[in-house]
Amino acid sequence: MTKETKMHVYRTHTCAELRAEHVGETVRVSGWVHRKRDHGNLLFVDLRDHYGLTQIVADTASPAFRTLDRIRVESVVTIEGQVVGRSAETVNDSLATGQIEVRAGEVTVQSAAAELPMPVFGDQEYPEEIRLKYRYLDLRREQIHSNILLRSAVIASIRRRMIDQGFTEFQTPILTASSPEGARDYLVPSRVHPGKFYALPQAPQMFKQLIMVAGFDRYFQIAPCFRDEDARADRSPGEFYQLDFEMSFVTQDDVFAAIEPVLSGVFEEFAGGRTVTAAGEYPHIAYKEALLKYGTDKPDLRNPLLIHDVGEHFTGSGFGLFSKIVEGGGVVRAVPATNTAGLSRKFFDDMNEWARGEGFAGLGYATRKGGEWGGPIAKNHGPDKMDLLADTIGIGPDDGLFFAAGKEADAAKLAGLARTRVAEQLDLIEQDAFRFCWIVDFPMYDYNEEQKKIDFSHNPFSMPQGGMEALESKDPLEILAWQYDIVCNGVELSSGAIRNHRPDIMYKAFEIAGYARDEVDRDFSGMINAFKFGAPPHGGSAPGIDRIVMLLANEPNIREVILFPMNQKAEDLMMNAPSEVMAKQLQELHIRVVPPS
RNA sequence: GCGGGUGUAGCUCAGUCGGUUAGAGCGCCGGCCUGUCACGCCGGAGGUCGCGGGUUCGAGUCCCGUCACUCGCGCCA
Repeated sequence: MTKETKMHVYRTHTCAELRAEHVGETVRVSGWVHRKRDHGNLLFVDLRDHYGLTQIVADTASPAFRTLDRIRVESVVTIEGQVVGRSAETVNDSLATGQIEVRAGEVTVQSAAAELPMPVFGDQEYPEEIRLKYRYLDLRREQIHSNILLRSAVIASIRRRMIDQGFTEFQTPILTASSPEGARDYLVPSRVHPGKFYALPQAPQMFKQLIMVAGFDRYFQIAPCFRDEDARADRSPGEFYQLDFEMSFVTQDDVFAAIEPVLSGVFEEFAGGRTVTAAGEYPHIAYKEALLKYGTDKPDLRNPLLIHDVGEHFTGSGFGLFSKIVEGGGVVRAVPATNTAGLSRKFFDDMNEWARGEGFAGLGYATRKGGEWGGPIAKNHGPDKMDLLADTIGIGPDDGLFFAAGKEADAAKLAGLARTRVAEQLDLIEQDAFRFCWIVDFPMYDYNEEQKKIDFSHNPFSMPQGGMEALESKDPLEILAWQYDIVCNGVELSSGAIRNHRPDIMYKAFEIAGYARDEVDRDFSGMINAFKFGAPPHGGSAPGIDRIVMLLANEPNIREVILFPMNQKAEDLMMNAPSEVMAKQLQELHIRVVPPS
């Protein structure tokens, strides 16, 4: 029996498989025409499939020559031919299959490509609108193809690690009830219940807590979540995925101890040599401290600069602007500008200009060279007091300072942005590292200025620190929650909490935020009822999968790690969603469209 | 909803102070080429300078409006 009769109709080898040891074999390979190099009477084709590239060569003696000569790139072909070794001068070391090439015999065109709306070969950028419309072409490109594979590998690794930690994966409903809290829901009309709607879950929050009530102890899910909110570079509109998990009979530290090995493990596995914070070594930073030292609750710990509160230095100072702000209840925050003695005044002025562009009143500064102060703030405040300030916060004789002054929230925010910008400009951000931390001790409540009332600051289902006693005795704005965020390199990966599993504490917590008992019973009946029949203390979190992959792939935009993302306006340009539907469908759903006026 | 940036060939971009027929690279079409691997060489097609209005003898360029894309704010318990 000849080899040909047994040969697979499409391929005997992938485009990444052939090596010098295959020389002399007759093979069949299939794939896309990646690139053609046409020498007139000699033609090279790079044939590409999921696995790699193989060079095909054909001359006028080959029956494949005319076909390959005419066909456009990205056409799909099957080529039968002989593996031949390349001469020493023509070996391509940058190709896994570069030792050989396939001398084309027969060629079969499986699918001829039309002229492309965009190139697959090369790394030229092209408009997102076209990339999304022709996503299947875009996904053939090397970078995004490997991003998607990375995503898949990351998810597989997460699953394995979670299961190894004793977690069990469950699926929760996609059609569920609308919740009055949180983001806007995606609604799905009910055919059998006119005027009633399902909602897609913003997160499986209540379900996972009910899974704990049901006694399953450790749950996780690679969970699709749906929120009808506007997009950001790191926030896909519509839908995203979370590693949703929940654990029973745990404290906050138990949750940290369970998830840190998973996160650090996954990051170490895919970091490609980049440094990763080790499990067990994640710094815990209190929310208040984060706002002071980093000017944000999402600090990037790769940035070595720390913000200092220096308001007290300016009470009764010669610098009237700052002393007035401090005496009026505001704050002054200082951002060191390390080793800037050699920089021109322009560097400082540009920063001030930038701050104004961001909508702030301005960013003050003091320059310092060999201990000598410069700039208007230093002049008014006086060198002795400036020296004292510098000694207190511990900066060197060639370190300048930026000042953000005003109401605490504004000054903290500006100082935080300035901290990032100064570090970027001075190239101080640690490269090739993933620095994790926990932000802990979030306030349970904050004051809603618009509605002039006390509101939940984050998750209403978090257990207040101190429990019922704290709710009954403390100023609500002083109460902390068992609530925590995981932050990596300034990216918020997730928030989580030890949940409030006690109906009495929950009623009280809602009462402080202005919700009556019957409102709680109505809006959260599923959960509050369940808690009346024996609920274990429990807690969890839900790191964002898309953002984890973004960090690992070093991509600034979330659409680079999603197979078929929607655009910023929540449209699927490839499938034309959302779209109008037939009148009959609307009738069945008892829906009438009222056009916007 | 609001603010910044961008908008010139299929794609990436250049286009000076407002001045003749708006250019380059890639891609496409045609021709030449037997060792390329971003192959090379020659030729060609391809433009409502996002759209509308204005200023001007004259607008890709200046002004106003508008649209699209994008980044951010609001929003995202």
